[in-house]
Amino acid sequence: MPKKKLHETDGPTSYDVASLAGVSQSAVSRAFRKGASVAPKTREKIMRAAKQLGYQPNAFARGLITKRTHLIAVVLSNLTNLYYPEVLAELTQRLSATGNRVLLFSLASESDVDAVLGQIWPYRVDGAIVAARLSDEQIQQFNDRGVPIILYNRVGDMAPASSVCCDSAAGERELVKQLLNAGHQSFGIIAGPEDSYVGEERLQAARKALLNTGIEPFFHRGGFDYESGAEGLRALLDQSAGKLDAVICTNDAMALGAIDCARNVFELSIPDQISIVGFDGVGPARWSSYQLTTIRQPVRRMTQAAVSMLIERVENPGMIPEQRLFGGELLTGKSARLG
Amino acid sequence: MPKKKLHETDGPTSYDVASLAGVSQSAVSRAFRKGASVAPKTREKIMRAAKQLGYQPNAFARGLITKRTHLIAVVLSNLTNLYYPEVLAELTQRLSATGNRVLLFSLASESDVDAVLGQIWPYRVDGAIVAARLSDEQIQQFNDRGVPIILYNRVGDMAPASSVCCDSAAGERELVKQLLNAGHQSFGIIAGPEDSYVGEERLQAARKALLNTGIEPFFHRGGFDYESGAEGLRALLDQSAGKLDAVICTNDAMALGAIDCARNVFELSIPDQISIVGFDGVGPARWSSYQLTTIRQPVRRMTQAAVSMLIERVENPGMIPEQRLFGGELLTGKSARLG
DNA sequence: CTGTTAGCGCCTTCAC
DNA sequence: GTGAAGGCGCTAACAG
Repeated sequence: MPKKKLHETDGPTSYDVASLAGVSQSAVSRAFRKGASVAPKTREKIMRAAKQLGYQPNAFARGLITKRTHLIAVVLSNLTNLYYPEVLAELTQRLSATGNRVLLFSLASESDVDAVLGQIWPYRVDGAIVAARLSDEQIQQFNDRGVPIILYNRVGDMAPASSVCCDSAAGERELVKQLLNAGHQSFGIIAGPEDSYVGEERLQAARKALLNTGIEPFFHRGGFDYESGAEGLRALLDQSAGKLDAVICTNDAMALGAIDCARNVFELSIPDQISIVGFDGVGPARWSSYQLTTIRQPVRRMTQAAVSMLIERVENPGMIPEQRLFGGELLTGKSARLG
Repeated sequence: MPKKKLHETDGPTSYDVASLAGVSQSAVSRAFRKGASVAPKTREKIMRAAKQLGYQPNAFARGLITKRTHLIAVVLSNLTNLYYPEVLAELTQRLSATGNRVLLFSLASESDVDAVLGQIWPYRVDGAIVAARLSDEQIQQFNDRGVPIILYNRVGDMAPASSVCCDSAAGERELVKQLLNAGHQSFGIIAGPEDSYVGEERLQAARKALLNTGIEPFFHRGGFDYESGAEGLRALLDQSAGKLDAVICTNDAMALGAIDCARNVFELSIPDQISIVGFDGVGPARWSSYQLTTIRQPVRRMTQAAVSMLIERVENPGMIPEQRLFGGELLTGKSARLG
């Protein structure tokens, strides 16, 4: 019984290409690597044979030896968030452009992180970009396994990890400052879930900026989604007995919900009777019905940084983790009176 | 010089676990496979040793032998579309739940398909779910390589491929029927880009339904995005000299743009002066400012079907491609007068 | 520049 | 139920 090709369904191997091109298997291998030393003539023969057979090197066999899989794990918490699709699109684009592939994981709930990690390890990813809350132990697992990791809009509390963030505090301070300048007096804050890192950052920053001027804001906690923005507005209006001046939402989705609720339920005129601001700068924020005043995260620069920092660490394992903080851009829409 | 473990950085192998547990390597291998015959005692020893070392089977080595990578390629055309994130979230969820991993590809432009295919083949994916326009040759490549494929909201013109679609034609017919019943007379259609399969389906269906009753609709072609919905409305109003009754947009994003433009630019009251309908049933369509009348795609059922059809074909290579068509649900919002 | 020779880490017959 | 070999498809030293 012949050894070769029991099942013809198994796709061509480098041996098939080799014999068709009349060279050795290792010649084929070289022809498909970048820094190879192959005679142009030979290479051409090989490439032709390969094309004819539809041959493509098996990434699994290659990865087994080189220990470079060109796989990057991307972990996101909630894909349905208005903000993440843009991030994911950019990341995928940039990673592809640098010859890497995206292994995508999305968390149903933050508690699934360990399960996801267990799914990542077998694939020996070259690195990971994570926009989800990781414990120090979880970060440490990446370090222990020598997998470079970039935290996106998060930082490691103790464990060392590179990170890329938008400066939440600066953004909120700017918003508060401008709202105060415009003469607002009665503030409300609609915050995100407690387990969101940026959510808490923004909340603290906004609150502190207000407290500094002696203002104690009304407060409601939502879930970062449109509906909870509407609920939040209701709650704040209730707490403040209606004399609410300005509402700071810790993301855009909630701000949009709050705007709609203010207009459609309470028939408030925006920004005349009430100012509402958000954070992120998502697409719908620019829609003409909203024209939300918000802080736009520099997504392109951030994803760009995340990818290049990651690649750098993949190629240079010894590097010390680096933190990069990006300033947001104030989008002055028409949902708030600024000073 | 000792053979084992030149670099301690290389992570534990099954041999390491074996010697720690005092068994053979193949015992370890068995312990990590489902239908293995291992004594409970032995298995436990092994698992303990594995945990201690942080061992996880190498998916690359395993895949090399078993020819099952548990990798599913997911190819989307434009992630920034309002509709795809939901689909992707569902797909990722369901694929994860069935022990598969998502290798994500997103197309910058439809012409990149061949480049993406070239990136897929080396990874020997078990299957693919594609929501992008593929030529028959491209579909044939999947068949040739024995990679089961599910087309999402597309069909193969000639080449055989399984597919999952929402019934565009039925949806549009229903919308048109109800709009006609309500007495609308002057119709406009804002269509998507020509290279969109569903876009053209919806366009044809709507147009045909109108022509059947002797109505020739005004027509504008957009790009499926919010802005082009606004532009579209402008153009239609222009064409019709203002006596436009009803606007059919072939997706929700454009419908939302059209609504905003109608209200904020032309100060038209919706649905009193003009009815606007969409297609998809995305999140923002339900926001209180819009309450869009549209056809909601049964995303959960569709993704569910896509995944289970795919898995089935992976495990049963001989199967004949199957097409599944799902009916949408009419969401009667407040953006249109229906009859 | 080219072919030969070992493995990468694991699964998979086989004997036992 | 368990261990000993062989090999999946390829890369990485080596000789030539």
